[in-house]
Amino acid sequence: MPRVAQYDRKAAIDAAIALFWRRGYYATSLKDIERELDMRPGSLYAAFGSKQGLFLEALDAYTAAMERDVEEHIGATGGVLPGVMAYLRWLLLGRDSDAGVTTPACMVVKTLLESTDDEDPLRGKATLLLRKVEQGFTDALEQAKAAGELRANVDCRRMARLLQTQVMGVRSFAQSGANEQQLQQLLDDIDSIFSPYRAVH
Amino acid sequence: MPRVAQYDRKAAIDAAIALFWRRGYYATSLKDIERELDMRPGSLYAAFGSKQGLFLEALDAYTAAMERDVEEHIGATGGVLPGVMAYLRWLLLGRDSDAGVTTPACMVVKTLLESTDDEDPLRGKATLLLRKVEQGFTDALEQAKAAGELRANVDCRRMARLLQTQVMGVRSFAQSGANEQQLQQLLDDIDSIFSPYRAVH
DNA sequence: TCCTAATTTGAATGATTGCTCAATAACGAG
DNA sequence: CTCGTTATTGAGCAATCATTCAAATTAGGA
Repeated sequence: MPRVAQYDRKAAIDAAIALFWRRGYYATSLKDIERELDMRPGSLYAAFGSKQGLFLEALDAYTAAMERDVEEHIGATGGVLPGVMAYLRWLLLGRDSDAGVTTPACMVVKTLLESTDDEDPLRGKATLLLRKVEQGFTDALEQAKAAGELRANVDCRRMARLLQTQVMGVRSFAQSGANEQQLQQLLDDIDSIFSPYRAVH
Repeated sequence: MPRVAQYDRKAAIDAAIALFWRRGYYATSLKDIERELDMRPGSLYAAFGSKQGLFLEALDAYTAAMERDVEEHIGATGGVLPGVMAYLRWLLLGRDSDAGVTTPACMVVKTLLESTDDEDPLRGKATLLLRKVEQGFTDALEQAKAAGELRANVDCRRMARLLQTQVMGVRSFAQSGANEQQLQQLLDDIDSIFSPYRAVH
């Protein structure tokens, strides 16, 4: 084997996530990418094929990381609804000086909304990922129902869509510069939404 | 007075709304604008100053039209909550062949999410407009409370933010290709969210 | 019917876009 | 140390970007 690649693919993808998450797809130029990933066009195109290829791979990695974060909070709280709410609080509250997260809004939703039409590959990918997340929520809620956390008559897939709508809603709302107290209240209100779904003890 | 302008400013703005609403700001080129508004660069720049100027004016007009639509539905149903829900159903259901609306997602939210940073004028404008809408909801809910539609202990500003979050959420969710039945169910579920806020008769 | 002021046109601007590729550099195998 | 293979570089590509402006056009007032 001759010369081995000197760049770290995972680190490059992470930098791409941070960049695209913040600036979106169309407003990000190759110059931005070269600077942020510290790679020259030749290496970039050898590694990722195109700007769009890099973006799609970054979006996949972003979603995987998000799913990991959610599952972590579900594991820590021992319940799907408490877990998702804890995730949202962790994501949206008291993270002003934290590194890593660049934007309250979800990168997948940002991509969905900035895609230009139904033929746009970005829209296809974003739609697919949202469906995957919906499926994950559905499965988790089914488990929760079996464990007696939820009422027996709950339609889990339907509830998953309501849950996803809440996540999409708050995260977008948070982008509009709401303060800590407003977000706190809003998250409390969203919490209450799911009272009718919770099993009574 | 010499030569009078031959283009219709209102029609031009409407075309700009349709174009920007569908494709967003950064993915829309001046060539697209020239074609869709049937105007040449000279006229465009004389009339609107810049691409950004045109966009900001279009976004203002979009919001005004949206507020008109919501108020219309509130007037027709004789209640704030029924009105907003009727607006969402009208916007998201059975409009496949309708002209005018280009996208389920809100153009203001799309703008907020595609803005690149806090210094971006697009973000400032989108934030401002969302606050205006929140204020409109707050005022309408205050009236509803005074009219006995809502419980006396309801915090109207706080409820307005929850309502706005729901609107942002469903409209974004609808963009991900949900079918009629799924949207119907989701809108029903969102309707139920506000049961605890409604006055009991 | 001319004059005058405003509008419209479209070619041209320099900058930037995403991307290519020939040249150079760096590594492991022999 | 040399060879062969691959990674990296960065100048340069055509195309497109938003924008400008001088010239042509169009109208109303005199």
